[in-house]
Amino acid sequence: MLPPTQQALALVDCNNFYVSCERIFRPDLARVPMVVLSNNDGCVVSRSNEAKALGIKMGQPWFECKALAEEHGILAMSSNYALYADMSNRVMSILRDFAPQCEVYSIDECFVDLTGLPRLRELSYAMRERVGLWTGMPVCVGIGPTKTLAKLANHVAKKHPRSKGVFNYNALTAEQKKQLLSRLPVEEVWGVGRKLTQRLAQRGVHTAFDLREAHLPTLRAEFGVVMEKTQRELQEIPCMPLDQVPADKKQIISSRSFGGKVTELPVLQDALSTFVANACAKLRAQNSHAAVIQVFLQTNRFRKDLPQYMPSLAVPLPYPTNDSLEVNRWVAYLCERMFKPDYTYKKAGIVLSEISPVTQRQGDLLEADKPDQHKLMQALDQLNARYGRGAVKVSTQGAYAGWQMKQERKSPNYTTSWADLPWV
DNA sequence: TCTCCGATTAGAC
DNA sequence: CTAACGGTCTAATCGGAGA
Repeated sequence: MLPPTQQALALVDCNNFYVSCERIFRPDLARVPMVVLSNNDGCVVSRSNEAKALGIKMGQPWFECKALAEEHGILAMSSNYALYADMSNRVMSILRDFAPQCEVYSIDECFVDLTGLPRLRELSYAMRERVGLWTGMPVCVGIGPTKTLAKLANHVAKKHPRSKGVFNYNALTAEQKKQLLSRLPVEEVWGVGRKLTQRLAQRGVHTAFDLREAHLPTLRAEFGVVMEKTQRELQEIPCMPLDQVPADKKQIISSRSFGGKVTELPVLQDALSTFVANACAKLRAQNSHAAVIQVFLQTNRFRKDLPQYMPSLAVPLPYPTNDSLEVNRWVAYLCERMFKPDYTYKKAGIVLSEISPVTQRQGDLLEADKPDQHKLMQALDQLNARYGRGAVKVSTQGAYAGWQMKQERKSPNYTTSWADLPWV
């Protein structure tokens, strides 16, 4: 019997994605060391190569970088998710033209199944070139027999300029594979983070090769099923299928850190009703409803000098809902129950869980259906789709300022808003 | 003793 | 001038409560 054809999975990953999105519309910044900050202009979430070279760390709080930034003229921008989402969609639709089987894994990554296709190197360069030509986005391509090895190959493509942005693990000999894995620290393997790296080191596992060759029963007993899957994937045995259609969310969270100090109930309610609007819109977009609503409030956990209060309260509903107004009433009630004066709140949010498709709605013996409410929400979604998010709001939204996040250096919405184009 | 549940942990990006 | 540290999501695991 012939062995089955080896899978060829390509992981296409955009380089420094958020920074690259910004640079596409500001070619003058091509060589300027720069970073993009998280919401509230808090932490560094994307770095140009120049910023990496200067020692700026991923996830580092921006205020910690200020001195270094001033010294070297590092530019910081607020994140512009409307822009990044739109650029991502453009890149993904180009990749889909190359192979029907793909999984959009994250905003800047896509697994593309190239199994059985000839001349993978040429094909990969063609993908890179077309994405670059049509969108301006630089990407690297890693090919492997499993997702984990495709990821690993992509890492090699990114790190070694000689690869010119493409690396094919499948094309290596057994000896070359051994060499490569032996030189790769185990923390570079997908699924191995900080904690596991430490625990693995205690057991003498330092490189990807060590992990591939580790004694399975011990590994399994000590680290669980996830690590076993990772090991098998390193052994070229696929354990993670390609998910072509994104699964419905099982939980939807909407939360924000506040830009300013929030001490008053109405301001919290204002913020929370905005979170409700966002979360319920997501819920309706996937045709689901939720049976548990949870609200949480948080003071600033980094201010050890101030009193801390981090309450959280949930309500199970007798029947699930996706109605913003109904959810809003529950959220307001839960918030009021927990609110205490004399604390400075830094963050709040809501969690919708026990989510199920609306088609599975249980008939309620006591409560009649409310079709009018469904129509109201449909109309609201349509208006917000046509005129932009927030065109129609609930009355508790927007009356109180002071909680909105800080975004001092946001670029224009180049691709999604005519009004943002200064030259139009 | 078995099962279920909530909380905690770890990871990705 | 001072204070300034993200947001969403999933899966596994563990310990205690309840059947």
